[in-house]
Amino acid sequence: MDHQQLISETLETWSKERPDLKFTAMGIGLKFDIIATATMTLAAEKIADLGVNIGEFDVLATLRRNGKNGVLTPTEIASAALVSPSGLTHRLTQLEKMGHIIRQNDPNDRRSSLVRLTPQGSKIADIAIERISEHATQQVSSFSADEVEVLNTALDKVLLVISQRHTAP
Amino acid sequence: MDHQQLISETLETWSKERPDLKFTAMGIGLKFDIIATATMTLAAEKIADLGVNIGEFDVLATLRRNGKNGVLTPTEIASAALVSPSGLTHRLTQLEKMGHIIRQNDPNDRRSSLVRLTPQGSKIADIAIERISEHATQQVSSFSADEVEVLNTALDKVLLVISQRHTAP
DNA sequence: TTCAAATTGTTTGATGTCAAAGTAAATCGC
DNA sequence: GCGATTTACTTTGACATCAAACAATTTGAA
Repeated sequence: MDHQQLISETLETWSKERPDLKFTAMGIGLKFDIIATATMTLAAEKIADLGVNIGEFDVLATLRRNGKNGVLTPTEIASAALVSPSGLTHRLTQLEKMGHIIRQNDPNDRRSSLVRLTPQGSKIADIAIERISEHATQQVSSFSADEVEVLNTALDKVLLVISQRHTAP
Repeated sequence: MDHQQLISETLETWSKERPDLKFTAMGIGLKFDIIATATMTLAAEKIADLGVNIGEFDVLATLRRNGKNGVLTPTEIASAALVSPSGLTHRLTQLEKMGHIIRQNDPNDRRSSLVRLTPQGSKIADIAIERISEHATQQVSSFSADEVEVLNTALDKVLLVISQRHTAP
């Protein structure tokens, strides 16, 4: 069954069973979830042959674009990549094994370390970002420039609500 | 740092490092991901005290609304809940332990089984759907009816693209 | 009829993630 | 200065998920 059909059927049956509730907004949430999952899955497929998953790409990408020479501390990477400290440790371990990054001692703070992108890792990041940005562009190629802007504005508005809820629960 | 700021900074730094690429569409994908993650996390929090996670709720909800008396086969549930067979087995095992569902033999097909919602499970499903639908409605309460429709239309258009890609890779 | 193919659900093994505890080092307050 | 607190990263344990292998059963074609 089609995703769109699955969602509309879900909303219809719920409305029949619970006519006292409103499901329009929940449908929007479902759509967000399905779109996000599909987008990430497709992006992962685009770079699977490079040997890195989306999370690992995110780390490489963060280093590639933020670096003063592709060097950041794990804490800086974690906050930019929205991953937990333990999750980041695992990603860095994998990337180091592959030779895409190296971990060096931070001369100024011995608790910390410096994560440095290797030339190989930088190359992987560049290839991956080309494919992912292009794929994303294709995905909205049926949208006019105006429609893209309308969508972007709506998404920003939702993001704003989420940020507010997050700071003021 | 704010999510919105994180995204805009990501896009800006990428544009500076790779001016040959277009990042607007990728930004939309990032927003989808962050919104979907936050939405599901918040929904999970709303029902955490019921002792079920979002995946388990999804199974209960599927039974609650689709049932001829809240009875479906695992295959039917899996396709409605977008979960793998092995993932569903685990969810059913958990729900059975909690007493929210029971598994019975299918008299017509001995390979299969019938998953039946217990009165307790039905009650949990009803409480959960009330909270989740209400929370979703609150999340877009700053939107006018027109804006909701515009957003819904845009999401449907993206879903359509995804479905096409899925069937014709 | 009979046996190969397809279907159904479970088991197994692996992965990626997080929360919480742990270790080490820097900083703050008195 | 010196102990308590905070910060930075890693380790450990748990969890949800998936893909692939598996066992049981049904279906279908010769």
